[in-house]
Amino acid sequence: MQVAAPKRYDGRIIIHFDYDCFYAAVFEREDPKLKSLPFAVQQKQIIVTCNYEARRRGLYKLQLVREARKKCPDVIIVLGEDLTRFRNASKDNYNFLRGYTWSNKVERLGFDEVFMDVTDIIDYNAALLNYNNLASSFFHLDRNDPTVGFSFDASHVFGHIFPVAFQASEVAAVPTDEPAWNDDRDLLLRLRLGSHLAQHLRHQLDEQKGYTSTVGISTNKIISKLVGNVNKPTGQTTLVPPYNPQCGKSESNVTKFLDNHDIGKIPGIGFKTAQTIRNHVLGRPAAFSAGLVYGPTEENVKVRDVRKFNGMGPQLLGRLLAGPGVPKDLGEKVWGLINGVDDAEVAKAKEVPQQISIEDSYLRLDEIEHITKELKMLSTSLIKRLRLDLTSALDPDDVEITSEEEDGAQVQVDSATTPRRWIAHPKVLRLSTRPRPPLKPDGTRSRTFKRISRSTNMPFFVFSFAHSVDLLANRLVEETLVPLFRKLHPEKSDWNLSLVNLCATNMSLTASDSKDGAGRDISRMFRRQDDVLREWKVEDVDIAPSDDSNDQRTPDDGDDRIEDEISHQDPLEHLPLGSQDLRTFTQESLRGKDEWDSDEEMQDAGEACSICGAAMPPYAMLAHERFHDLSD
DNA sequence: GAGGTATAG
DNA sequence: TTTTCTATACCTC
Repeated sequence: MQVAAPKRYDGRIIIHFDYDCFYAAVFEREDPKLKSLPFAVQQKQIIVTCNYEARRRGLYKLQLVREARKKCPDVIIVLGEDLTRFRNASKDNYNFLRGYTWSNKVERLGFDEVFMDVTDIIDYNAALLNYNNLASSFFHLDRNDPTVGFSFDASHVFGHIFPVAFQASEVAAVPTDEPAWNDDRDLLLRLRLGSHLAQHLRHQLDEQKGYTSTVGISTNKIISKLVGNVNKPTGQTTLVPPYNPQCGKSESNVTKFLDNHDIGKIPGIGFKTAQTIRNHVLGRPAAFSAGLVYGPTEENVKVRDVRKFNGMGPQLLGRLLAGPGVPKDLGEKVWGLINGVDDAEVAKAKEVPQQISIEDSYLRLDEIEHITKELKMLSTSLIKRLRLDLTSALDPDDVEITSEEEDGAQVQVDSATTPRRWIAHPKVLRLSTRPRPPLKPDGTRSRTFKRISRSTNMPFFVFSFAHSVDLLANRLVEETLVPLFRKLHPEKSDWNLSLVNLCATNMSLTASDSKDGAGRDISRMFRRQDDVLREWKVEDVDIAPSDDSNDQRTPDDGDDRIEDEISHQDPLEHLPLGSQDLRTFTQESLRGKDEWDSDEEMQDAGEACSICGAAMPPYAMLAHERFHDLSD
C-alpha cells in the first residue's frame, strides 16, 4: 500500500554555500604561497582538512597525521586548534553575503556553510524580465537603484544542472513561446535567475574575500544543500524541474536525485533515525561502521528503499521513531525529507547567538585546585567570547565599517580602539560537568556521557569594561562558580570529572543595536515610545525594595529603556591579549564597598551603566541599577 | 530550572 | 557511534 507523497511547495529559491576546504582556505588567504603546495590543517592527531593539491596526492579529511606524512612527506601542516581565525573569517563571509539579501534570511551552518533565501530578489527580477530577449537581461541587486546589478543570460541556467542529461535539451524543453502559466517553466526561470545570482555572489566572494565556494540552488534547504555536492569543488549545481511527477510521464527530478542517497546522508536524518529506519527496512538490526575512518561498511539502505517500502509514510515513520525526547512530528518531517519536501525557513540573521559556551575535557580532574584553575581558564575564555560576540561599536555607523573590514584581525584591532557597548547580556550562567562513572564490579567502566548542571543568574560585573578579563574571571570563579560547583557536587571530594562546561545563556537583547539592518529602524521607533514610558518605570523601580547584599544580579530588558542616553563609553579591552587598564564607569557608585574600590578609576563625573551603557548623573544610578535587578 | 534526545559541522 | 567542541531544537518533569 503506497502512501501519497507530501505536497510540494516550490515557491522559494534557496542557495546553499559551502566554502571549499574552509580551514585550509583561511590559511591560504593569509599566505597565498600555500595554494600551490600540498597543505593541511591539523587538530589533535588528525588532518581536519587539506587543500586540493594535498588531495591530489592522496591526502583526505580526517586522516591521521602520521599517515598523511607518510603518503606525502613534503606536506605542509599547520595546527588549527585555535578556532578564532576561522570564526572571524566565517563571520566576515557571512556578513558579506548577508549584505546582498533583502529579506535578511541568511543562515550560517557551522563555520563554512550558509543558506540564503533569495526568493524576493528572484521574484522582483523575474517580473522585470523581457521574455522576448532573455539572453540580454540585467539582474537587479537593489530595488532603489536600478543601476546596481549585472548583465546575464536568462535563457540558460548558469553552471551545472541536475540531472545532467537534461543539459542539452534544457532550452528546447522550454521554448520561449510556451505559456507563462506553466509551473515548470516558471520554476525553471526562477531557478535560472537563482543560478546567475549564485554565480555573481560566488564571484564576489572570491574576488573580494578570497574564498571559493561550492553552491547548490533549489527551492528548499535540504535539496539545495545536497545538490551542491554534485560538483565539488568550486562548482554550482541547480536542480532543474520537473519537481513534480509529470502526470504519469516523467519522474520528479527531486526524487530522481534523492533516491540514490543513503538514508543517513539526508540532512536532518542523523545516526539514530537512520539506524531505526534501516532496521525496519532490512527486517533485522543494521550493522554500523564503527570506525567511520575505514571502509564503506555501511548497510546499503537508500532513500528509494525507504520511500518505496510497503506501508511507508508519515504514520509508520512516526511509530518507528517515537520515543522519549523525540519531536512529535518527526514522522511527518522525515517523510517530507525523503520526498525532498522541507518547509524549514532559512532563519533570519540573528544579531546575537542564543548561547555561548566553553568546555574542555580531561583525563583526570579530581583536585579542587586543579578544578579552580580550569574554571579560571574557562571563565577567561568565556568573558573574552562574550566581549567579542556580544558587543558592538558604540556608534552605529562604526558597526558598518567594522563589519566590512577585510578580515578578522582587522576587526579585532578595531574592537580595541572603538568605544563599545553591550548589545545583549546572558542572564544565566550554567556550569555543567560530566562525572566519570565509577568502576563496575567487573572492572569495566560503563560508558556514560551524561552531564549534570547547575545554573545561576549571571553576575553583571562580568560586563564591566573597567577591569581586565583576568580580574573578572577570578572574581567570577570565586564568587559564583565555586559556590555553583559545590551545589553541583555537594560530596566532599569523591568526584572525578571528565568534562567541564561553562555556558552563558538566556540572552537579553539590549535593543536598538541589532546588527540586523531591518531591525534598526524598528527599534528606533520603539525607543521613542520607551522614552515616554521611562519616567514611569524608573519611579516604579525607585520605590521598590532592593537587596544590596546580593551580588548576583541579572541584567534584563530594562536596558531597553535608557538606550537614548548613551553618551560615551570606553574602549573595549583588547581581547586576545588580555588586560589593559582602561578607565570606564561601573556600578560601584551605587554599591559602596567592595574590593574594587581601590581601583580609583571610575570616579569621573557622569556615570555610565556598565550593563547598558546608558549615561546618567550619579544620583540616578541607584534607581537605574535596581531597574536592572528587578526586571527579571 | 534541570535534564534528556537528537542533529550538524 | 564516542574523541571533541560548539551550537541548535524540542521534549518532559
